[in-house]
Amino acid sequence: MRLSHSLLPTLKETPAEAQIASHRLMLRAGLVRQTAAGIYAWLPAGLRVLRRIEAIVREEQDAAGAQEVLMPTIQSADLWRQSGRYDAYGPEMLRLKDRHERDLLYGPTNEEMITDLMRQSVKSYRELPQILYHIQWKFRDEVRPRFGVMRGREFLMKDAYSFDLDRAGAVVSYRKMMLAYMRTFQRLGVQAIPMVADTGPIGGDLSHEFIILAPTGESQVYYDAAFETIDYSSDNFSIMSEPDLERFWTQMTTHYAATDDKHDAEAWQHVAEKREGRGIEVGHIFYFGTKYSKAMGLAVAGRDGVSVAPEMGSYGVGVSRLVGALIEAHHDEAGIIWPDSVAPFPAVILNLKVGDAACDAMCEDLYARFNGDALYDDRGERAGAKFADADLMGHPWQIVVGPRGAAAGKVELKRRATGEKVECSVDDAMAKVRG
RNA sequence: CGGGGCGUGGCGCAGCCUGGUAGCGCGCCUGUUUUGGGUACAGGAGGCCGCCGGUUCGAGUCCGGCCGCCCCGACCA
Repeated sequence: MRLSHSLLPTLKETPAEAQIASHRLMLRAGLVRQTAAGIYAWLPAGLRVLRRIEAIVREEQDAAGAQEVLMPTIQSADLWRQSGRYDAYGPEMLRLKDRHERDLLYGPTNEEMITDLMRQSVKSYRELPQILYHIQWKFRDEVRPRFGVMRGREFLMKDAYSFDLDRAGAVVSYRKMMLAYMRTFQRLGVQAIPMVADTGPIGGDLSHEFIILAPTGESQVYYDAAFETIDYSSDNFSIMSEPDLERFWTQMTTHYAATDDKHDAEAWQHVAEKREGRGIEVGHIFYFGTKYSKAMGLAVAGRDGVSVAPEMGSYGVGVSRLVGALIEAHHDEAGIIWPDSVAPFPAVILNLKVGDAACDAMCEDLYARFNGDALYDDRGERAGAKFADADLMGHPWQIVVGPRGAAAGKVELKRRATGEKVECSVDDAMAKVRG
């Protein structure tokens, strides 16, 4: 992407409404613009990050055996009347009417709809278990949206739903999803801790929320440092192996981890290496049994021919919230520091002297080698402005091309996270960035 | 939903108390200058002063209503 002709409006000053780091930086780095309270438009660079997070979430869901579907944002009120949640949900649900005065709603979640889809087609225990997910925009009419995309009214969520014949099967599904989540967060470059949670309006008796550590988090959390040393990759735990899932589950549940309201000072005493800090909730999973299957008449024939209501669970990840949360976890005074796995571009090419034949040629060569997958700062700005914007936007690598180096066939390669700079050839720079 | 605050060029703000032809910094455009961490100078473009109504010879400024947005608290992916 050539910066000179891109909608990537960086801001020198912070807009007055932005209070927390991620919100300020998302506006300043030109990732999003607000269009109404709690509703944001995603600009090119922001969308690239969102898509990359989505891709990792999707890969891990697929690896866990979940099937991707896409359900609509607008739902019929009738479905929600069947579960009893149309009246129970309250003003957070955005309700609308079509031209025929039919009651519709903009979905805040999809338990009803997925249950309806399953009951239409799944008739036998032989078809279970199944896990379905989609990545779709949700709307919850929050009383007080804030913190930019971290607490927006419209947000992108990955929500998955599991259907099992019995509780034992549901527990396996639950553990699979938990492992998929830990892998997802690990790949995203953040330390997430699963913590026992209240089940809330979704109901059920087993629930965990996934909290990542960031100084500006909303709640105080406590956990055992042992979590930090666990490698969740497939080499360590096969998601299809029940013994592995068991071993994984034991680790997740025996190490101490609790949010403020569930903190146990006595148990905390015995934790050898303590970690505490502020946390942001980026995911939440629930096992809620037959609550929806029974209410909505989802049943399959069991081995003995008697129909049984499947045991269900639901599993959410706040995809758009993660963009903000990742910035909260990875930034400094100068701007964002993207983890390699989600950066909008792996590198930004800084042409310090646009118009200088050697600089232009070297930059064009570099840009071509990236095949478009790099940001090329070809603006006629001064060097200082480009450095400042590059740090602000936070691409993992900065390839600096100036008249001095260009004449000698050298570029300067800077690693955003460490500030480390080396002078090297174009080939070496490419090799390092491609890592 | 309770409490507080703010709406003035793209961004950050002043002007309002005490009514009289809308201003500053940044950004943007043109030229000169500068050239490895937001250069300097000159010229220029850009504003329904959130909206509606009232008071007045005259309203950004005073009064009333409405709308939008932000912050603190209780609640949530």
